[in-house]
Amino acid sequence: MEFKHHTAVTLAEVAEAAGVGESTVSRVLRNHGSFSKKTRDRVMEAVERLGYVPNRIAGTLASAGSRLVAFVIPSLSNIVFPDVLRGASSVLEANQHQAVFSVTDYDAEREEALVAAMLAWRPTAVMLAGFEHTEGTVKRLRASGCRVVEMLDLDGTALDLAVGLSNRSAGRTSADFLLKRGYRRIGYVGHDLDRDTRARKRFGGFCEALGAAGFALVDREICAGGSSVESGRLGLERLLARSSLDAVYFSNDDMALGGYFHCLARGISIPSQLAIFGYNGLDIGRVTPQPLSTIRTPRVETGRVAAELVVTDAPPQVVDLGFELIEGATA
Amino acid sequence: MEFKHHTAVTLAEVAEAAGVGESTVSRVLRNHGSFSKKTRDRVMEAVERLGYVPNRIAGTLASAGSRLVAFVIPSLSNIVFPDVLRGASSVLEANQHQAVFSVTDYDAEREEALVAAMLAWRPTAVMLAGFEHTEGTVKRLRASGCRVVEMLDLDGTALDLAVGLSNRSAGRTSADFLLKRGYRRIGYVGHDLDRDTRARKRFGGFCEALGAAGFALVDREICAGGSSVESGRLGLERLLARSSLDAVYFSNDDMALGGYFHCLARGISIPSQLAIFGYNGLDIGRVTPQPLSTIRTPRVETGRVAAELVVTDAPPQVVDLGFELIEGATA
DNA sequence: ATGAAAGCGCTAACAA
DNA sequence: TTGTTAGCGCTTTCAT
Repeated sequence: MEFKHHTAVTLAEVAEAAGVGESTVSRVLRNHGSFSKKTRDRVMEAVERLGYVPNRIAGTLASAGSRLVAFVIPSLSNIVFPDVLRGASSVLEANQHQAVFSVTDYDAEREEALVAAMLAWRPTAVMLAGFEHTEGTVKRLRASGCRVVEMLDLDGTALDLAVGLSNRSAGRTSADFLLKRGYRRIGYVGHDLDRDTRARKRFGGFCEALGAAGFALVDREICAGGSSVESGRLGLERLLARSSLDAVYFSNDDMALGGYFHCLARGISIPSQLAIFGYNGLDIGRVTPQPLSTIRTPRVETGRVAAELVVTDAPPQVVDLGFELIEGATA
Repeated sequence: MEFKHHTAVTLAEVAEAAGVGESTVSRVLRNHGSFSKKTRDRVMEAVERLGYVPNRIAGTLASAGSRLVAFVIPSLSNIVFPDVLRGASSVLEANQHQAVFSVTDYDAEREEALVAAMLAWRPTAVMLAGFEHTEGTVKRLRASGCRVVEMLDLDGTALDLAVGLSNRSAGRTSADFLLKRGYRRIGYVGHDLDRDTRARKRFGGFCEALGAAGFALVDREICAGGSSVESGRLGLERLLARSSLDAVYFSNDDMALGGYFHCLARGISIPSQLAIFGYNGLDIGRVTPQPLSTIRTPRVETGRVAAELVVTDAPPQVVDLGFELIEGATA
């Protein structure tokens, strides 16, 4: 396949072809200002004939905002962030905005570098996960004057806009549920808490609620290598090898599913021998032989609301989307 | 939180502050052309002091490529496309490119509209799924002169670059495997084949291989509402209600997992009573009590290779990344 | 209703 | 090694 290296058609060429001025073409294309129907038709005909595609790079430079929204997210491996992007994407596309993204891999330094790179595109807004950023990130964001949305967390101070839920509260709710159900020897299986600050907050809330009720976590297993179904399965195996427990709280549904599979494979009956509790409320947890007990988080809606706030240029605010306890059958 | 509406610092201001010309600042910043160490230090000092962030909108307009790579993908619900984005994202970030994306929801008309919107940003490349596009999409892409990468399919004619695997061949391999294992009464549970052309090609290859061996598909169930674990579970239930089968081929692992859960819940023993076969080789299938029999696809690598071809401006070519049969224990 | 012209912030010759 | 200047393709006054 051969590509001719012809420079793209410009607005000036369209104007020439239509026999009108450049500004007239611009007005017609943006349907802004006044022009006669006849002029409109001639312009549109020329646009069609030449296959003109407006250059938004030039348009943005000449006028106001870029209508580019930058997502700087921790990961794409877990379905959580794709879900957020999905919610945002539909709103952005409907409002002629474009989503740009990059992945930090839960590294705050990397987040700073990526935010800096994003700001060079003069985005309308930068969407981040959570409240924990480096000083440099905050400084650059502030200086940029662009909107900032911190998503999926509410435990902290927002820079501008925040949309999500309280992870601490979700952790507490989880603990209260397990205690109410009568579980007492409770353990935890999670992934790297240093990097995933939201998982850390859930764990904090969970332990806090146990403590408030006069109990304490019996044991915990932190899996290296991030969150995954496999980590969850191996983590639970290691935990059970050394502690006798009647319930385990997992850092999320992926990990919990791994634990669930471990029990199925070993013939550990759920929940009578061991209860399992997750976080996120993934669809798959509704379809397992026993529905997973977990907390459903508003991931798609977080993306949607975040995007709406941005396209409507809403004033600074914090939107609590809450979460929902799913009793399920594993606890 | 209050944002001062100060216009961002420009290169001209930096030049002024550093007491040098604009082009000198430009050279220093891009480390291109020559300048003295002393000049460099003065410029960098001014950049730091003023908090200057280069404007890539202006830079792109003034010079060559945008270093923007546009992904127009069918979906974000299935982990397949996030995996591709993940593979691409690491390469792009390492090469100072940015990823822009939008979601077609498996709609070719929508793809055309989104491609058109993307082209307005004069991207370095447009990354698409598969070979089936509207005429308008092809025309616009050709006219744009930008690179095009069609991903995750090889059964068809590439516009420019193509990276992925043959779905038809994957379907054939799946059928051959089931036949070799001795299964004869084989059914299919899939999602909307009209929109997901790659799933359709797999199904085509599967039936073709059955036919070549003198057999035929006994029954099939097409689930409305797209691919999901739940669809797979319900689809298998409906299929088994009307046909006696010894093996079922699913359109992908999500669907197959649903089928697997159905069997677990109903006490249908796998694979003796019913064999299950999927597609994708998701990690979760390695951790279920019985590992899922499936085909592993190079999703992350597809993204990685696609991005590498683009950043190196490779000549038009087709890269077959192949696939791997995972025997598993469900067939 | 329409056109001319001045930028938007940068890069890339071209001079000096 | 450094500065000057002419665009890049568009939007936006401001005239007409």
